[in-house]
Amino acid sequence: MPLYGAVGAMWMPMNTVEGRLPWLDDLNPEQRAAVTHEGGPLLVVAGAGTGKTRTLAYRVAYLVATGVDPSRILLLTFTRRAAQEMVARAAAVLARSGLSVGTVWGGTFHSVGHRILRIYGAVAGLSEDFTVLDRGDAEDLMALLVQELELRDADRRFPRKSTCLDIYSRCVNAGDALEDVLVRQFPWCAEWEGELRSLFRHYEERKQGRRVLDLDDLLLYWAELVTDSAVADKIADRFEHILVDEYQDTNRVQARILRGMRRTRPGLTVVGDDAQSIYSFRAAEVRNMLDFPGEFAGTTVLPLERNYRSVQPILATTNLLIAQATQRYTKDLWSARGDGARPVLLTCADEADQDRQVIERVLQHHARGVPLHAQAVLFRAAHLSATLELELGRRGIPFRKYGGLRFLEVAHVKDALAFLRVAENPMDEMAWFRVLQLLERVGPVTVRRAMGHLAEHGHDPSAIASLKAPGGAREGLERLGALLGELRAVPELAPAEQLERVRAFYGPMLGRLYENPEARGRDLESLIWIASGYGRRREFLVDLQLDPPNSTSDLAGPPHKDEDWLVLSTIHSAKGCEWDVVYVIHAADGFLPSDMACGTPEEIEEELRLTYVALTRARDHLHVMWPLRYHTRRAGFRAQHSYAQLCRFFTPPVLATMECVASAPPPEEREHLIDIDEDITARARRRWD
DNA sequence: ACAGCTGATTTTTTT
DNA sequence: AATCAGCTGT
Repeated sequence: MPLYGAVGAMWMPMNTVEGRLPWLDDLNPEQRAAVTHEGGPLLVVAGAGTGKTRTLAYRVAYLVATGVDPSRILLLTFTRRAAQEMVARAAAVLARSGLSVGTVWGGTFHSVGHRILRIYGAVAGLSEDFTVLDRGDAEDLMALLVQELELRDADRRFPRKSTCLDIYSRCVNAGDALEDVLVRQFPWCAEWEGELRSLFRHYEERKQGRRVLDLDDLLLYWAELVTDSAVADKIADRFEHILVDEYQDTNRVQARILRGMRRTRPGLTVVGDDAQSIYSFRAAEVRNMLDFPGEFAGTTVLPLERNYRSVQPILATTNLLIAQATQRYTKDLWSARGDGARPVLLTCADEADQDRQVIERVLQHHARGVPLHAQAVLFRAAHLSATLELELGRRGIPFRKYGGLRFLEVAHVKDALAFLRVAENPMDEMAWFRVLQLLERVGPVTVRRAMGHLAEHGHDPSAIASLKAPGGAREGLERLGALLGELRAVPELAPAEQLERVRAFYGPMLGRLYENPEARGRDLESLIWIASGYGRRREFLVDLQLDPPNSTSDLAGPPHKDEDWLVLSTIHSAKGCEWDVVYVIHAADGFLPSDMACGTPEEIEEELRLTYVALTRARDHLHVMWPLRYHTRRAGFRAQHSYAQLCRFFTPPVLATMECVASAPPPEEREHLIDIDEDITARARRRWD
């Protein structure tokens, strides 16, 4: 049993501790130096595939083994799953020393912020019973206010609600003034500056009035709480050691949180790779990484450059590719794995050909023993896999898609959850708006009256049944009142069971409300399946808001043992993952880099890093593909096609490291390429056809 | 006055 | 696929 038990390192000499932790031998010297680092803040600059996760996990294990109380360790990651995986690995390692990992605090900045605000928020004047607005709610609140404030104009089009929220979020996360954000990031909305300013002021007011926090607030309030409040020291002191993953993708607010959290103690480890910073649209600041040593006195910087993931030829290509970046921290990576296949650049005749080529190659690798889930198809934007998905479906090849519209953002799922949210918090205005407008003959005006009516009845949800409303709406309101009263009366009823009752009410309405009612009905089934993992309604709702499942198929039900599936993913969602075989599709200028992100040199450089992230996911085989021709169908005209150009980052030196092949004999028209090549922007916009 | 329908429009990426 | 503006029916 425990060799160390609760023993700490305080009285045990370092070398003895290390000597008794045989698992430290799993690490290379650089990783080991990072894992066993003692003293001040530590910045680990970890290139792609250099064992970043392993290093963090072992560091958690090391801290615990040397006496740090696990509940005083905070592990901040980009997704909840990343935190779970690291803690699990740490646990496995510690088990070898007869120790257990205990309860480490772990999760995303947002979920940890939420927990901290639940504990300390009241102390700092934050209402104890605040609820959280997820992205969809926040958007709906924006839309509501736009209407109330009558900000629209007859001739000009007002920015859509999601854009309003993007602008707002950018302002608060980057700490930039509205006018600067508009000019730099949203020039097409600049004419609405006055209206937006008013909108945001009211948005802020309304949130405070209703005691709700949006996702950004979870970070902002945490930052405030820990920089300037009576409990700042107390919160900071709670953690002896803080570890942060993917530091290159943190923003200024998150950096401020860390500074506050370390006001009383030095224990801090951050890991990141500036070459993989791909979230500047969310106000991530690569500067956070470059500035880290200046922000935290006594920082040690340790680089990890030995790559365990990819064969050398892949690294030869990716090293050259990223060498085009102008500002960089990291040096070239070298492979611990040795030689292998050169990356392939495959020019396809058109999109359909690209789909066929992907599938053909996937099946070839599969026949040679590479399971489908060890292969991934990556692309810049979620819609770029649409035709491939159809083709896979036709051929009966199972796949899972990551990124793009998330499960929770689909209208009918939001609807179903809104019922539970009203039951949970009858003052949740956004949820009421959603639920009530599902009823026949009920629109925005009736909803507004309903809100007043509810307030008069002490926000008792079943009081909705007595709202004076047009005849067509009567029955719906009564049945809704009954359902909500029921859900409210038995809050301890299992969330899955509550959702069953919601489905009985709401399911039959799908046909009237949406296309594809059957498919949507199946989604409700999935939702109920997720809910079955929860005992309490509130926990279920909060979890879903803060750590939403990122693949629709992730929750398709209990997985079968022998199931295998091909992975389709946006490049963003592929961050941190790796596969034996990777296919990067649509590597054509305008798609990768996206022509929506080619405004400034900084944006283009981020697209370069994005391309780098895509390529460095591959272990053994890398296929970069692009269709020479794109079909464009303009209404009223017969089908046309236009020519694409290879992604600009594949310069001649980069191409020299790859095996360049054309899948089909090049079309005769190719010579006219330069004449025909039309405005890429116009072409990309037509993708919605 | 209001809800609901139709047709045009839509900048990627997402914690 | 979802949003938005404008029109139409009640």
